[in-house]
Amino acid sequence: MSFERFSINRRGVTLSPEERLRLEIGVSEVQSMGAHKILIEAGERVSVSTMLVKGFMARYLEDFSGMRQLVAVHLPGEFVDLHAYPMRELDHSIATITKSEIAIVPHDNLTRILEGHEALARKLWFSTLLDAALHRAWLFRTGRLDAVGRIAHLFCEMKARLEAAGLGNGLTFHFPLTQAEVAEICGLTSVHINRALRHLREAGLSTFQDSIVTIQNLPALSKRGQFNPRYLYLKEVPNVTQGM
Amino acid sequence: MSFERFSINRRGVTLSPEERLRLEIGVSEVQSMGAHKILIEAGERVSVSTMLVKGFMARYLEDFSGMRQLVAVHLPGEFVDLHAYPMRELDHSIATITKSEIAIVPHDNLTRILEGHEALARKLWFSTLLDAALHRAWLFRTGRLDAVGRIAHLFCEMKARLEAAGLGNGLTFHFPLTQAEVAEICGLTSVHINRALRHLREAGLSTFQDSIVTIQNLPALSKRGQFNPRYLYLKEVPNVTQGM
DNA sequence: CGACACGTTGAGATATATCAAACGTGGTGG
DNA sequence: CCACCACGTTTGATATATCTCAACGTGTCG
Repeated sequence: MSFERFSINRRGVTLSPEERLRLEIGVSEVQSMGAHKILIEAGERVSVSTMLVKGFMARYLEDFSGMRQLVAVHLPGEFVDLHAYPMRELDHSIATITKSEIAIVPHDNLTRILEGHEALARKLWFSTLLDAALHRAWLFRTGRLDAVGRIAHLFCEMKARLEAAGLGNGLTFHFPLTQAEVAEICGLTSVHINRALRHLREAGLSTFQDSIVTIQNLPALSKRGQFNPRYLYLKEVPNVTQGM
Repeated sequence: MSFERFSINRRGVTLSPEERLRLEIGVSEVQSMGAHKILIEAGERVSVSTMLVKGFMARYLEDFSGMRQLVAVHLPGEFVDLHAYPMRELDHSIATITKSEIAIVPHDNLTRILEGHEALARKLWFSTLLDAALHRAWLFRTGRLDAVGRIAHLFCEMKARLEAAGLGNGLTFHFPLTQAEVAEICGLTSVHINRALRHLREAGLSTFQDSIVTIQNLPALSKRGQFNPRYLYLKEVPNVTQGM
């Protein structure tokens, strides 16, 4: 049940029903968490990993004054910190964004599950590498795009990922972050995010109101954010800026 | 010989001599490359991975106009694209910075080498996760630091990594990047990098001349770049801003 | 009703980009 | 040997993007 969504729905990498079952038996318990609760603090030693069943979670680094830079946002069906299994200790913190439900997978169970199952192990490896690919795209976003472009890029990514996770809803999707949290993703202030959002709205590209993103002009948004979905390793390519 | 440097010299993760030997036999050939040569273009399907033996290499994403955002810089002794093994296809490009020497490891060999050697496989997994941790630190750098801070952070990272790789030289190290390439790391223009370097120089924190970085005041530089070496997963903690 | 979290707007300060020019240096061909 | 070029660095002037601070609006919830 908790792993029904987890499938690494990606190019060349799909879990077989047996493999999903095998992971399923690694779950020790399912927990609920309120919104904005910290699950793991940077530097903590951990012996379990977390599958996100319901809700949104984020991973982040803090500067000396406690300001956060988000480095990942996770949707239902994603392993939030599978990398903690080989790493044992995390360089960043993890918190919920919304009320969430998580499935706990102790590392001892993982070791048992993966013994002699190289193919499954390699798929889990792949899934942590997807996170790294996301990090790279985020680096591109903050390094090479202006404020409007960063938001456009983020919205395109979220649309594509939600769709790939089977949570898609066409050109409208639930995105339960505050503007301040979007700012923590984009490396900008919330005030500036607000203005950039207005720009996107007035340009007719997309809106973001009441936790709902509406994409009005996907090709234009995709172009504005220089969005190339390659890094998502999707089976079918979603957006439109292909040949550019 | 080509793997004598490769050791994942990190907390909790060290290769045994047998494991290093095992990797060694996976090498099919060693090649030389000139400076500024492209090894792999984004989107390419690959069937080998690359160990950097000598020189500096970089991984990068390109925007629609061909401007680069570097997402990683690699030193001798590092696996540049081990992640290509599970991913098969890369979302970014790879190029040399300086003249380099690389050892080629075909993925078929890796599969053979790792069969039944879960511990070694897990160590290789770890080494790709280290790259992801680096990505996160770079996200923090471009997302939360100003120009001077980004350079300070970069210099601190390079000092620590070179030291960990046994290439350290106290407070001075060879850093064969142009200011334009530092700009491609930091998400800034080369002109602005130049001015920020002058700032660091005039503040007595560090200099960067003739491809040589000299750190004059490590605690201050570390603080200016809000550098916390945790993400490097070093055995001993190098820099000074610990308690901050 | 008041407190609070979030979104919005304005004015002014600051950081960074852009464009253009000049400078040094090492290499190269005449 | 010199003239010249390619490349990277440095500087100046100006434009633009983003931040900061402060105020106000709006809805929610106790």
